[in-house]
Amino acid sequence: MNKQRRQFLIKEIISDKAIGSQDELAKELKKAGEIVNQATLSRDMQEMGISRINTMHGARYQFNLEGEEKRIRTLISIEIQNIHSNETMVVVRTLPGRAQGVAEMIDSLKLPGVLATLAGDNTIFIAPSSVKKVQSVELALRTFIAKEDS
Amino acid sequence: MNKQRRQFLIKEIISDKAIGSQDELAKELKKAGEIVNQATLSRDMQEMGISRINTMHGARYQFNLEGEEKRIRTLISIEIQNIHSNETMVVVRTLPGRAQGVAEMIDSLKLPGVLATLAGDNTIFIAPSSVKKVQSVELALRTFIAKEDS
DNA sequence: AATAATTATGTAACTTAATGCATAATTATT
DNA sequence: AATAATTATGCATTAAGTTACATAATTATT
Repeated sequence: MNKQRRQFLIKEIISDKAIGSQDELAKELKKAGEIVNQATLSRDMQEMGISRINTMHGARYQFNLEGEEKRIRTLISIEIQNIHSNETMVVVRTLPGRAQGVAEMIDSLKLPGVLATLAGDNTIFIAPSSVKKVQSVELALRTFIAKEDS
Repeated sequence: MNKQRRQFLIKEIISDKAIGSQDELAKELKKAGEIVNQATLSRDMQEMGISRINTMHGARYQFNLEGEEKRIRTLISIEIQNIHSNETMVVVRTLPGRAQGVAEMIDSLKLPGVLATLAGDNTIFIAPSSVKKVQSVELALRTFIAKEDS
């Protein structure tokens, strides 16, 4: 059992080629040395937030909204170093070189009360829609980060 | 129990202020609403790769080498989309805007056979020290990513 | 609508994780 | 070296996670 590796391979495989079914995916995984049955893949898909969609060239898999959100949460919870605020804005510190990416993801979350973000190399300023909302913006961000993976 | 949140808070707290002991850390966590005892924190420190170091202003905690490696592994395994290679180099695809950061981390790993990396926005070229080493470089990277967290 | 293909899920067996408590072991201080 | 402070760990317990197998449910095809 190596779930980590298996799920990394799943992500890779579906991003590389159009896979039409979970059985087919199982075969691809087997090529890469991971033997697993279809039931497990069904659960992986669920857990990773991957959906089957129909294209004109047949079915394939891709991350759905829930999967994207989960990936964002996991990612920024590592990239974010700490969160502070003063009377007028929220300040987020990130790992070096990640502020830009994290800020974009925060934007994409459309958290209530967020007016805009501005990112340098490892620092993000979050301007609230009103200075009265500073606290609730910080809380919203923290809540998002700590949300249980469903 | 919310280990995710607790460990995020630990990271944040130790990056914010000098904490002198695990009991003190437990108190800080309590302020943030997480009640936990010292034994659990000892295990968290172990798991997160955090060490106590003595400075002239007293003891404090920081990530050690193992902790850094673990963070890097977790981070790039999310940021990396897929890995391929041809006869002459390894190509890594990342999430948008992460190639630069991932490439730097790959450099820092000093994997055997890696001559240099060059990153755009979501693509990294890894030049091997010899074209004969392309395969082993790809494998080394995959192995690092999939390594079990000890 | 029947059939085939695909996916989801209940069950069961088993493994691993999480964490408090008490206490041992280690490290720092006097 | 004694004492105090700090950290690590054995034990016990409870909760979650993992996955195969069989089969039900759903979705696509003819």
